[in-house]
Order: sequence, then C-alpha cells, then structure tokens
Amino acid sequence: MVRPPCCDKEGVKKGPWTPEEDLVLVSYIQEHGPGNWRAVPTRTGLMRCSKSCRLRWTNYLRPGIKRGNFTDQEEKLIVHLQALLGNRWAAIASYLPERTDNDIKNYWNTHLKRKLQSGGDGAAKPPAHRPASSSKGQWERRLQTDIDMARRALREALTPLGDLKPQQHDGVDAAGASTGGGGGSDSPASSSSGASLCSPSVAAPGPYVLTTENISRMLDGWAGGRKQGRRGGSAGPGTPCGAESASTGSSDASEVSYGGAAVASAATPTAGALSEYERKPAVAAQQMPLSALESWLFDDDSHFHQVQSASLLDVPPMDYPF
DNA sequence: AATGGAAGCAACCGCTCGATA
DNA sequence: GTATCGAGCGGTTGCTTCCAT
Repeated sequence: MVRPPCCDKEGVKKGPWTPEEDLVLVSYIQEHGPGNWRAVPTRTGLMRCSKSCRLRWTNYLRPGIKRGNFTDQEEKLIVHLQALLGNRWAAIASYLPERTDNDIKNYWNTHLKRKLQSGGDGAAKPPAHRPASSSKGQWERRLQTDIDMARRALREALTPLGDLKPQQHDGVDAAGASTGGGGGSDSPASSSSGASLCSPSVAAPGPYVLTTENISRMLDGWAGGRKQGRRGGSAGPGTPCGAESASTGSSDASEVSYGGAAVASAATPTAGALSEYERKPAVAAQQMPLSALESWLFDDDSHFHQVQSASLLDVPPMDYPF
C-alpha cells in the first residue's frame, strides 16, 4: 500500500524557518500544546508540512533545549551510549535531556565519528547493533533491554565514584505521555527536556510566557541572532530560549520563559494546555547539566543515590581514542 | 581582498510503529 | 483481523559560514 504524502506537496513551504513562522508555531503550541501535528498547518495557516512543524518544535523551539557546544561529559556519554546502543539517537538523546536527537546525531557525524576514526584502530567502533537480519520492529523491542543494559553498565561504572544526591525528577518518568499522541515514543527527552527548561543554565524558573511584548522581543532576538556565526556559539537562528542569549547577562534571559513548572499555573490561560514538559519542575540543570541523566540513571535504585556527579563520566569502560 | 574547500547545522525524506476505526 | 492515520526515528541533503590559500 502506498501511503499518501503526509501533506500536499503543492504549496508547502520548505527550507529554513523564518522567525515569524516560529512565532506562529510557538504561539499555537503554547495555546494548544504540542501534538496533533496534522492540524497545525491548517489551524495556524503555516504553509508547512505537519512533519516540518513537529521537527521544528522538537528540534528547535521546544523548551529546555540546550544548544551550543557539547561538554566533555556529554561527549563521553554520547560515545559511550553510541557504543552501547548504536545509532539509536532518540534513545541516546533520552540520556541527555537537554539535547535533541538531531543535535546528537549531527554532533556524532561531524565531530565524534571523525574523532573516533582519526583515533585510528577502530577499536572503539560501535558494534553493529542492529543486525541486518532482524527487522527494526524486532530490534525496537529490544530497545528497552538495551537501555537497561546501558543503565546498568553506567551505574555499575559510576557507583564507586562518590556520593551524589540525586535530584528530584518528577518529570522523567512521566515521559512519553507528554505529547499527547506520541505513540510510544521511547524518548523521555520529550518530557524531561522540558523539565530542564529553557536554557537551563540561565532560565529563571518561571512560567511559559509569551506575551505580545515578549514575542516582539523574541523576534528582535531572532532577527539579531540569525546571523550569528555558527561556530562557537551556535545560537542558531531563532533560539527563543537562546542559551547563549543568557550569557550576555541580559536581564531578559527569561523573557520567553518556558517551563517553570512551579509557576506555569493559571497565570496564563494557555498554561493549562501545555504539555507535561512545560509544567514539570525544573531539573536543576543549572548546577549540573547531566543531573537529569543522573536522576534517571538512579531512578529505580535509590540506594545508588551516591555517585559523585563530577565524576559521572569518568568511566573508562571502553578505549576511546580520545 | 577574493575564492574555493571544508565544516556544521537545520531541515527534509522515507520508513516504521502504535493507535484506532 | 485489516486498513488507515498520525507520529517518531534515522539517514541524508543542502545551505550557510568559516578558514586557508
């Protein structure tokens, strides 16, 4: 059976999103919450494919996304997880709640892969985790097993390292249910990322607020930010939460303040429509970018709540060439 | 200062899965 | 039990920007 295209190819705009489109999308999602993507283009008037809208939201506009340079810890974690899970970016992304699978994938393809290759021996080559003979469906069913394995491996590796007090992570386990339709997404990132909120390193806890004023400021920011250099900052076009913008020390850091569960309350009529991740309490990512991971990692084993976060990834289970 | 190649990132495409009628 | 729809995932492409010459 041949599936019809997800959207009419005629009249569908492609290419980079404009700030205005972002704004429309964000406003719509703020009001209705993410999900029902099929309806988004028609209801917003966006000349975009529903998939495109979803991608734009999940990879870019979604609150809690951290952009910019990957830390050493993140890098090691990605390498580790890639070795364990293969190219299952969504699963890997679930360990890095602030990063999108697309981001991780790009980072892998542009940095880590090359690093590993230049490392030479290929000893750290990830296993062919997905045998050609097994269907994706079968493989997917093993994902949870994979994750459990990874979890265990990480935990075992980390356990002797110290004594970390894990954070509350109300949001993490609620994963998946957040998008109201995300049939079986195995990516807790969707929700937990929200937990980490917009630009966690800066975001003052606050409601997900998009007032007209904020929107216009947002557009200003976009307009300015769009031309930023791609290296180093990578604020990218339109980062409503722009982690980088915070680095300016501007008091506007939380202008467009997503998340902030504590307050996302009735302040705005739309707050109720927001999905879980706008309402989840923030993982105190400010302190430690991987706190959500830690929380998750030790989620089901409270007695493991004793790992030094600083040492989290000083795990040498594999021989990485770097 | 101009140009070509390389690098990085955003977005698209096709496939698959789960839910539902 | 089957067909269809909506959504997610991974691979790939194309554009933009940077850097070296």
